[in-house]
Amino acid sequence: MDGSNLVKPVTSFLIDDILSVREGTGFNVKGCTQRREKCLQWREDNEKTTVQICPPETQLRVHSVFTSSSYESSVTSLGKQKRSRAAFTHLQVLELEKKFNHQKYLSAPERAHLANSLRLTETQVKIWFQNRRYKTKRKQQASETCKEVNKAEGLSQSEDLVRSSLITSLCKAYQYRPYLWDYGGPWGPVLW
DNA sequence: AGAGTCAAAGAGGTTT
DNA sequence: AAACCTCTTTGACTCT
Repeated sequence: MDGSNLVKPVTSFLIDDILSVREGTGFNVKGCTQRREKCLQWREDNEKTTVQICPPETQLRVHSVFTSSSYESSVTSLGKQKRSRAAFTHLQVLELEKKFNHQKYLSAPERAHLANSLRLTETQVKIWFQNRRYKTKRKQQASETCKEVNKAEGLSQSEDLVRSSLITSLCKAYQYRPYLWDYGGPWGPVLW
């Protein structure tokens, strides 16, 4: 019984629809392909957020494009349901991260309040926190694994060759998940 | 084109 | 039984 079924703004997730709204609101993400530009945008948003989560002047841009209901799927030409994925705005992610920095878990009222202030559904907030917690956990596990690798490298050959190679291969398996190694970010110190 | 990212769904468990 | 959790998988999307 989360509140997601109470407020469900109907928003199209069709790419065409999304792009057409973006163009209309002057927020052309498609043109923002460079990470540098994204960072600038992020900083800009961050500054705007200091007083109010969603000032009226940003609501149009933020919410008309990305306000996502639990999710709406479009139907392909084959009549098959096509899953769509909401892309949260910088502002939304920023606020979610801020909240996560203070609390790893939200109570129902807190979740409802956050969802309402960010114009997201409670389900989206819940899922975001779930994913975020797991991401943090993986990061921590990876960092511990690295410590183990360093230790293992110091082991003598006769001691534990199997263990050492196991850990090494585990570490290699994570090489394509760069964020696992990004441990110096703002979320590092708040790990459990 | 292939790899990476991330929101969301699903499986299966725990708690109330 | 419902709500929530962790963990895994899926699928749309972006980047190189």
